[in-house]
Amino acid sequence: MRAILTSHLTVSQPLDLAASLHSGQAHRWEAVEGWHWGVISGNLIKIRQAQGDSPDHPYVLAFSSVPKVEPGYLESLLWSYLRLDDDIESIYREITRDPRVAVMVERYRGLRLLRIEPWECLISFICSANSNLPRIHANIAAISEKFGQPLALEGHVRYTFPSPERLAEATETDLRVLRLGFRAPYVAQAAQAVAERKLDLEALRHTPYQEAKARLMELPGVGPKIADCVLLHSLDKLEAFPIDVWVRRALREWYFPSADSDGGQGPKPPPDRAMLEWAQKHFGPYAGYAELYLFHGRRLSR
DNA sequence: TTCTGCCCTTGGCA
DNA sequence: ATGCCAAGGGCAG
Repeated sequence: MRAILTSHLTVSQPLDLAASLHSGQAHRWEAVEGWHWGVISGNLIKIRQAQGDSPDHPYVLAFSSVPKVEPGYLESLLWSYLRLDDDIESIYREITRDPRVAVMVERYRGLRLLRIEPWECLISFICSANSNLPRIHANIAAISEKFGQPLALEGHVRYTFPSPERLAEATETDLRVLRLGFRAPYVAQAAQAVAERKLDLEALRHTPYQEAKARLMELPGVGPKIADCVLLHSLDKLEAFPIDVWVRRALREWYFPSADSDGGQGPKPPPDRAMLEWAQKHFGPYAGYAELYLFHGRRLSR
């Protein structure tokens, strides 16, 4: 068997690989003995972060993968996936004008948004409705094992995420068997819409935020929160601001404290739609990055 | 038009 | 044990 060579990628900006991969954005990463194993765009990847050899290159990413690809392909894939093309210091300057976010950025510096494949991202977040991270991970693993293709590296076997066409063959019953529950018909219908080209996810990358969000919300099972997740984590809409239970709590407690802190006597907390508009204005064009830090900080502190 | 309450699957936890 | 809750959304009223 031909040995798989380990490649290296130097990084000259804040990066916490482990935190970013396991922050709940992606559902395919597994930490084993210091390495992170996952599948991106049909590539089984083993990766870890190490110290670099100079102040200009503080970090090095070491990785290997299957199948064999052209030289440089994995480097660009990882660069894009980890959003190393973002000017993170500039983004930090913008969002840390808010003191709460500044605390979180100081505490979790290097936590990055990921740029996930839109198709996989859409299905993952449809599966996230009223669920929890371990269960979502299990659902995505089950979908991949059932409908994807196996890849093997150093004895580790993982499965690619299936294409829309392949998943469109699945019936609601097929998916319920995988314990998707009431989300099963939503996943099946999303797969059909994408497979039949009724929805062009990649085109939404170049569509304005509001219009792209409206297009996503035409899918059953996709409301404002899940649409914002897909836009933020896969379609480069950094102004998207998904409001989930954790972020809702953070917003209500930190930014709208009079609401629901007095036994219901005071003014009711603003509805999500109003808080979303407020957040996008307050945090600015990188509101989604602020949301990532608020979510992360809130989730870890409880 | 917008808001509210309830339901939907599953499973972990107290 | 029995209820609550978990990266929500659909639906009726």
